[in-house]
Amino acid sequence: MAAAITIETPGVFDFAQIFDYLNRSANECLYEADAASVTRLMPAGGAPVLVRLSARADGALTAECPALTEPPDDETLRAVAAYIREWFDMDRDLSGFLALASRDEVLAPAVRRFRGLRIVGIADLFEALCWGIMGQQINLAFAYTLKRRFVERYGDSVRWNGRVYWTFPAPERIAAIDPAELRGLQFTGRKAEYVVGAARLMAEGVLSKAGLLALPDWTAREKALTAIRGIGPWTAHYVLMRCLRNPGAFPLEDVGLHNALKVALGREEKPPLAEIQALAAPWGEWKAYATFYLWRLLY
DNA sequence: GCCCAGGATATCG
DNA sequence: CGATATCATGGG
Repeated sequence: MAAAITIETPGVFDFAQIFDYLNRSANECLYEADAASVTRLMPAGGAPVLVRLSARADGALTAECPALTEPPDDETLRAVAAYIREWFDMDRDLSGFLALASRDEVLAPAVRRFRGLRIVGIADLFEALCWGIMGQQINLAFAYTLKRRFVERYGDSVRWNGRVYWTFPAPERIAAIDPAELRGLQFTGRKAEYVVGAARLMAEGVLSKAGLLALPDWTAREKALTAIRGIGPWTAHYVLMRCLRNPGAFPLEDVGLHNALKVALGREEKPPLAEIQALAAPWGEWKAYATFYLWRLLY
């Protein structure tokens, strides 16, 4: 059954902070988390594998595959380990961010409080695009509801130990539907078009994570994303931050960021965009990390 | 009932 | 180019 694998953690890494983030919504449908473990389906070459991840006393992580009747082969284990390292951005050296943030007036309290947090990623480009689109101009609670309806309607699932675990729908599946179908899930007409449009681009092979990563720089990737209907600057930077892993991505228009800055600055009103740009200028190529830490002041 | 929400696009002046 | 209208629905 469960040959556990151990995943060594990097220097500045606190799994408790990651768990806090993973537990921020009780309506999350793509994994099941509690204060000390998280369980989800992970891609591993062939069929997705159910993995349960928990922290060990020495700080390392343990991953096991509880649903398998035979021990997973080496290839599967390697895929699982790679997925986890990518999910939690474990191969990034955060010393630059810590040095910068600890002497920044706005960021210092947040990095003291959430030290060891890393940007929790969305490895699947289609999922990242859809989650961004779904989250446009609505409150986060409703965005989670939309995602759940979408996943439970079009995704694949595995039942284990009395629970159902879901994978995010493949673009090929969504490319084939009539956008009007999503109206029934309470998508707006536009969001339905955006999601199906992105699915079709990916199904046609015009858009892919590898293709975006092959572009020469972050500016080129941002341009390629904002050229897609429904992907504006906010969604593009959100995807750059959580999927393509640009630590300098910065969703300037993000309402959550605005409210977090209001808290961090002790203001009555959200700071104007020009002030936010000035505050963020010293954050340089760590703006995504600064944003992710600031978000934790709210959720 | 009201205001806000992890925005984007189309249209105007 | 910058400002404005429109979308469209739930959560608090």
